[in-house]
Amino acid sequence: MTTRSDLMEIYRQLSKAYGPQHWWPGETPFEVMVGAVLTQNTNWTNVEKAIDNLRRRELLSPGAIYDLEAEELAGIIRPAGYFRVKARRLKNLMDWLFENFDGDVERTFATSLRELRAMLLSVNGVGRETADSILLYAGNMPTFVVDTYTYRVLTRHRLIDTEADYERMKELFEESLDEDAGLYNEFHALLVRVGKEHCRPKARCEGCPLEELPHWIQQEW
DNA sequence: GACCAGGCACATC
DNA sequence: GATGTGCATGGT
Repeated sequence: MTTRSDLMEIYRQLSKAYGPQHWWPGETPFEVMVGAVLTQNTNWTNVEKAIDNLRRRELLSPGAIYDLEAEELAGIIRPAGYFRVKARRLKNLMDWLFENFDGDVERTFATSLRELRAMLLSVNGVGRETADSILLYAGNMPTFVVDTYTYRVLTRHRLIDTEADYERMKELFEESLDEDAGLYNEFHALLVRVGKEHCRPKARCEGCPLEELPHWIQQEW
């Protein structure tokens, strides 16, 4: 059975090993929004190239992307991969932003967390992780972000069954931890960090900050 | 050259 | 409701 202390122990170990992650530092909420879409199933370094392309052209604003043709936008964000679908998704998000909030990102976060999450999920191209990333990292709203790394760490340490879906994993964190956006922010970033460096498919756990914690069956990888 | 990367929607059964 | 597939670049 998973308890608050299991998760807090993971947090302590990761925090001790890696320190503050400063996720999405110095970026505006709008940049976080764009990044959340561009990073879907994509390495962050590729996303940075795409965002730099937008910035250099002074197109990193809601109005600029709203006005761009999807085809032209696609060419600019090409390094992020899936550039045609992502161009469409960014355009959908801008349409939503202007229809509901007059293109003002800050105004969106005056809406309640539950309502805004539902609204974001109604945008074609915005799924649960993208919505939660925007809410947490752009809006500083207390919603836990789950991703493939979260799943790997949780299952590898037998903190959840392998059939668990997104909402179940999200619940686990939110039920166990204080409702604290700062904690959720740091915890998720740390899970990504350990996922990238250690908790990879087929990888062993030697040298992992969580090596001393109980594990799933090692020989499966 | 294979494999992976901070998903999501859609078709099909 | 579950399962399979397309989308695409760039680093290792």
